[in-house]
Amino acid sequence: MENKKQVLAESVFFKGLPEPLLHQLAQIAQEKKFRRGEMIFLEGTACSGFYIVAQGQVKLYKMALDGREQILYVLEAGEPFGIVPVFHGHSFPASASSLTAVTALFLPKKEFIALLAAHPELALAVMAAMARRMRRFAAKIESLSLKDVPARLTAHLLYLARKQGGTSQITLDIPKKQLANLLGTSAETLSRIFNDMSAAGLIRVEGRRIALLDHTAFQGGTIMERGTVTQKRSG
Amino acid sequence: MENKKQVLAESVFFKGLPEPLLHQLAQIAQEKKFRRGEMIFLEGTACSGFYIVAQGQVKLYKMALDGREQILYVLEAGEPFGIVPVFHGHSFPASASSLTAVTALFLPKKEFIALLAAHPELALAVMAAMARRMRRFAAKIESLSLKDVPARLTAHLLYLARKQGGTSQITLDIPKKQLANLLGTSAETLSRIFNDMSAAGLIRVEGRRIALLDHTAFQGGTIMERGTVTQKRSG
DNA sequence: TCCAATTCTTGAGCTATGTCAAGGAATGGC
DNA sequence: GCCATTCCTTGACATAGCTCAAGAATTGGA
Repeated sequence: MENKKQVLAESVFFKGLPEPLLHQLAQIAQEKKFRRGEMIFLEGTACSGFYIVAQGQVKLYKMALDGREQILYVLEAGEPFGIVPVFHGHSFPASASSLTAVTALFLPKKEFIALLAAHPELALAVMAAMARRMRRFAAKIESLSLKDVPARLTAHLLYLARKQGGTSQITLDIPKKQLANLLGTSAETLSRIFNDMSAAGLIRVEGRRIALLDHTAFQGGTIMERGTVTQKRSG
Repeated sequence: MENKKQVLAESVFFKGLPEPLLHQLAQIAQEKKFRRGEMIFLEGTACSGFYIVAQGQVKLYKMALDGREQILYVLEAGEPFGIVPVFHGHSFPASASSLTAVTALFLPKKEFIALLAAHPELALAVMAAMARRMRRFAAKIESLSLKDVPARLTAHLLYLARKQGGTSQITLDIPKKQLANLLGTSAETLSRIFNDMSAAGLIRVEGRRIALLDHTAFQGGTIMERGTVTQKRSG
């Protein structure tokens, strides 16, 4: 109970809300556990509530009939998922599964909406979180349509660098195959582009550890647009 | 005034809200007019409120440095835009401009948030609209990443058919160049794919009027996945 | 410590789609 | 009804990135 409240208090959704409200939220929240690689929900399935990640990583993704997959978002502790059908429609717009062992809090739709209606500050927090998610989605659309793969990767590396405290020594937080699915490319192409960027002296890759070398090129955004890194294929 | 209220009453955001609330909303709404092709706001610009389309069409889009453009959404009468920065951050995540002459209502952020806090039903309506938008964005990401251009076009034609009352005689509501930008392709490629689909007996194209011929192929979703229509280029 | 499984890399070849360039059609304002 | 725009099409060509296939490297379990 206390530890549910703790999780809620630190989540993006509920950060900064008054203690009594957090208490009420903790009362309706149910803890759920998932093993690594487990399906949490499937696109198109009916929804009776949403989740907040307490521990571990969850991927939100769309899958094609032939098995290709596009990750929309990788969620970490404190982030909500499955909110769309709470407010519109009945089914999940995407699938979710765990990338690691996961603990999540489940908040049933009905009880949550009752709380929402009674607490405007809660509603505003939810809207802010949804707006943030929309920014991310808009950026992803832009990225898929207007940037080539090197530019998408560069943007992602910069994002990680910021998230990991502005260091130039970053660590990929997901396997490269998953990163490829997140960037909308294949593992093979991603691997080749790591090579190209290494050969160009921009980065050094050692497993999941990546050093950003040419700081000016990164900071200046030189590689942010199309075609800059591109050169003959490594080999 | 009355006519502002009318627009609000019929909008996606505010449909079904009680009369007195609509009246209050109409009081804070300011009418703005734009000529065809005018910029309404630019990505990255600070925002002091959001808009609702009263008449005409607005495109929400991202633009690359080299001028290529990806349309996120085409908005018509009743649809809100520019809401993201009302709830998160300060700047618009995308640009907006008019595809036709446009009349819009502008709702200042501060006054709107005051109303929101006082009216939970308004907040729920806003969240529903945002959730709907997120579904669309998720579908667009899926489409760009997992579908080829013929499949994207097919999905769009089906969407138009539904929107235009389930008929198989549909009319494109935007120029083909804009449609290309909406589907994440070039005008040239779009043109060629119209040819291929015509040659395959799936559609007949006459300017902006399109007849869906092979109903089973469309309904069954045969062309929804990759590669089905693809064949040698027309020529 | 070794095996099994997963994850990653590399090679080779193909194709969907982009770009450039130019001509033709349609549209709207006056 | 005509001109000026805008819009659309077609051809020729280039290429980014995908797929298939196989081998290498890493990881974790027992």
